[in-house]
Amino acid sequence: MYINESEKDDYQKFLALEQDKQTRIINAAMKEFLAGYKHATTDAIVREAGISKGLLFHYFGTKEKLYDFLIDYAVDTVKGEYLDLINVWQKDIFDSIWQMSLLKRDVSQKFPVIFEFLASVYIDSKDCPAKVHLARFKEMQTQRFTDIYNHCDRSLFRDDVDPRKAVNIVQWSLSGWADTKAFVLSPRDVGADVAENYESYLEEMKEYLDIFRKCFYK
Amino acid sequence: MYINESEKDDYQKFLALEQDKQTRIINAAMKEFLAGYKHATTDAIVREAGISKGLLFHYFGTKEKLYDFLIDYAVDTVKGEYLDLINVWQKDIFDSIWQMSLLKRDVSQKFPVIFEFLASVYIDSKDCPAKVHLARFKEMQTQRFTDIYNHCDRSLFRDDVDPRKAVNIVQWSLSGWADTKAFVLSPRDVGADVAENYESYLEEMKEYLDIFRKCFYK
DNA sequence: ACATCATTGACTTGATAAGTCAATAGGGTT
DNA sequence: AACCCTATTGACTTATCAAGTCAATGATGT
Repeated sequence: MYINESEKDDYQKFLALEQDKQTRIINAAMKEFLAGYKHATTDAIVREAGISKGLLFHYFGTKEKLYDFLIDYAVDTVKGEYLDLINVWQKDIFDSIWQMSLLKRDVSQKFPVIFEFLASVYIDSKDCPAKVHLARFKEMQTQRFTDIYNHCDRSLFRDDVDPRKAVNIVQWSLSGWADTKAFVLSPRDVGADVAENYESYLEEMKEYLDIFRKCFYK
Repeated sequence: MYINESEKDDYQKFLALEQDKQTRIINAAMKEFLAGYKHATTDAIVREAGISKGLLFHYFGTKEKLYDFLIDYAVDTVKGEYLDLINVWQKDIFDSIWQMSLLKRDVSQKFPVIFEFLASVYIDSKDCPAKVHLARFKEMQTQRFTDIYNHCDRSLFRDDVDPRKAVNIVQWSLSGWADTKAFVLSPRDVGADVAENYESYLEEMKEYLDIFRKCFYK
């Protein structure tokens, strides 16, 4: 009898699974929940993840608990593998942005829709305990951006350009560019040319950053 | 007996309605179909539009026909009031982009989610006759961009910046910026001060375009 | 008072989707 | 082989949901 199991321990069974299966389930669930809690169906999740329905409920009990777990998991992951690793003390803000892009790409490699998932949770009307964490996490995220902006050397910018706007442009461009590349890289890419694609990917990204430095700096 | 009524004539009853009611129904339906054909419910549409369920089916027969009608309507509207009005012969590409934004604003004023709706249709797996029109329309849209790029004076750009990359940056930035604004404007739109918001929206956009001209041109 | 058309919303009916559970598969131990 | 124990299955139940209907009501003109 395990009557004293805490909520968190409920997921130990799941977390003890082999990494690959775990990730498959998490990614399938995140993808499906993108449409919002209500519209997502557990049938679609198990189909996508390649497991039986019974197993999903064996691990998570209810759809609601699964959603709750997912939010916590995504917050922890993005915090631990992205936000916490950002170095906010760099002088050249383009170095910071470059570093953030690399980190983001690393996280997205494992969880392709994790950032979109968190955004969708933020909009979704469904309430659940994990949403409190999400709110604190969002604060932390904007704080990071503020820190980077405050600590960087804004005197490097041309005097006739608002650095805040310039930074926005850079961030929008990089995410817009990443979206177009997402088609090429993300799905089931296996083989030697991944690394090759990867290099050209970084190369092109660097070219864009060069333009930004050339145009926005003195 | 009206056995010889053509498909299109089925909608004459609807198109004879007072403009305001028509628009309310169209906007409600577009908004709901954003989530995809399957996920949208006619109950939500009639609730949002403030009409009875019977009436919706009186005008459109089935959910499928409504969707089909909507796509055609949206394509025709965006084509007639946006694509066809773009002047592709301007020298300064930033003038073209500015003009496109103005046109887009005018269309969005009447149909707040029409562009998002068309994008969602493009992704949606649902097949229907109107999708053929949509495909041709998409081609036309990208053709417009190509035309603008080919006809503009690329010699205005700094020599050390690839105009193609610069244009990409501008487009990514504008859509990234529109996304952040959509978040602020959209949740429960159709408010009275949409027009007012839109003016400050354009004002800010002008500032960004100024930056682009300053930084990317000689 | 009557005819005609617009509009309603409770109702029907089939589909859908969360959650269950008895049955099976697999893998280790004796 | 016989056993145990856990992982896993997927057909099934049941309540809710959502497309489409229709008899009734309202509105308008004659």
